Amino acid sequence: MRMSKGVEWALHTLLNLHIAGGGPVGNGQLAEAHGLPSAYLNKQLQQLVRAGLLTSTPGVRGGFQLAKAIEQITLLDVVEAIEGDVRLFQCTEIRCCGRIGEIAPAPTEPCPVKVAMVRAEDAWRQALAAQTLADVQAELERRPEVTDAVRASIT
Amino acid sequence: MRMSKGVEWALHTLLNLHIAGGGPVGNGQLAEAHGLPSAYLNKQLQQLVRAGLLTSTPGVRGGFQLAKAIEQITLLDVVEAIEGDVRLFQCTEIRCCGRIGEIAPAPTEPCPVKVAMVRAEDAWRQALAAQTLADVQAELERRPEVTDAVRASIT
DNA sequence: GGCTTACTACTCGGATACTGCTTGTCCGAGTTCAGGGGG
DNA sequence: CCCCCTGAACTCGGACAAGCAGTATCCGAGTAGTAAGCC
Repeated sequence: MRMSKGVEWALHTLLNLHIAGGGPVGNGQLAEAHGLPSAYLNKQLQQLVRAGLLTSTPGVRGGFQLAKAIEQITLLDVVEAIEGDVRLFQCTEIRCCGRIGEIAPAPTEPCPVKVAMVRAEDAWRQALAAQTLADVQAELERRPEVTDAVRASIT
Repeated sequence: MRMSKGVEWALHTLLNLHIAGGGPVGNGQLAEAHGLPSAYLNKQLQQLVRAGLLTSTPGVRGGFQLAKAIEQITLLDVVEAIEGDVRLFQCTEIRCCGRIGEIAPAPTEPCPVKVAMVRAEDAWRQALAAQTLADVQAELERRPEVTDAVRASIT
């Protein structure tokens, strides 16, 4: 149970796109900025395009650029764009199978085990939705040499 | 990114062991109660034994029994017992790789991206740790026919 | 009849195959830019 | 000198393999109960 590393790549790349400015940046530049395999990063960025976080422009001067301001992009948006449906615990209703399922009547209420697990997951999702990329960016700007390095290696 | 179904099995099985009473219950009975593959369920229960949530007694009248009261078993205990280290987001420090890593000086502060993701995960873990099996059991007991079915199929 | 002993059946425990998802790679469709030729 | 056309290079986009964790299964080690044999 671990998150795809594409989430980490997407988060850093989105921030880099904001730091670099508004113009479109090619996939190769974004990959080399962090030493990532460009073809696989491209695959992740396409999912961000489908999710509406990025826009892509083909052609020789094309590339990816942010579709929204980073203030409007939450961590949950990025995680869901990469991971798809983020349901950690998937209830298979085993309470209705086997001998217990044969004896007990069909339940009408939701499974208490599921309810408890979903409750915890909602806390996680809310914590993700409460943080935007702008919040992370604010932390990054406390070290200007890092943002300068981003601009130098991308622009 | 989805949780192993062993977590669901473990949660229901732990509750069943509590409902059935104190005596040891064999792996086969626990599996048939929910129609699960017994050999694989056994593998999961062994992990609960290693985590100190269950005790196992070999022999012809042996089986598994709870090592603690359900009031002292949190959902986090069960998840960690099955899943091992539950770190969804694993920071690989890509900020230090590639061109940016070559230009920018080695960072001393923790990665802001990591900090934000870990903050959300801590909310999840706290929500898991705040709920015990006794809480789930309290919800289950609102339908006595279910607990009766458990006793009938296990004992 | 009571005790000892060997046997059997049943349990857990770890070692061994199989499946699906994550990761990684490749090639094709489309677009923009540049350069050359013609008017 | 300006416009058009052809070519090429670069971009995204989706289709195609490799590696690994989760899933499932099997067989062996160990123990308690049982039954037979002996005292």
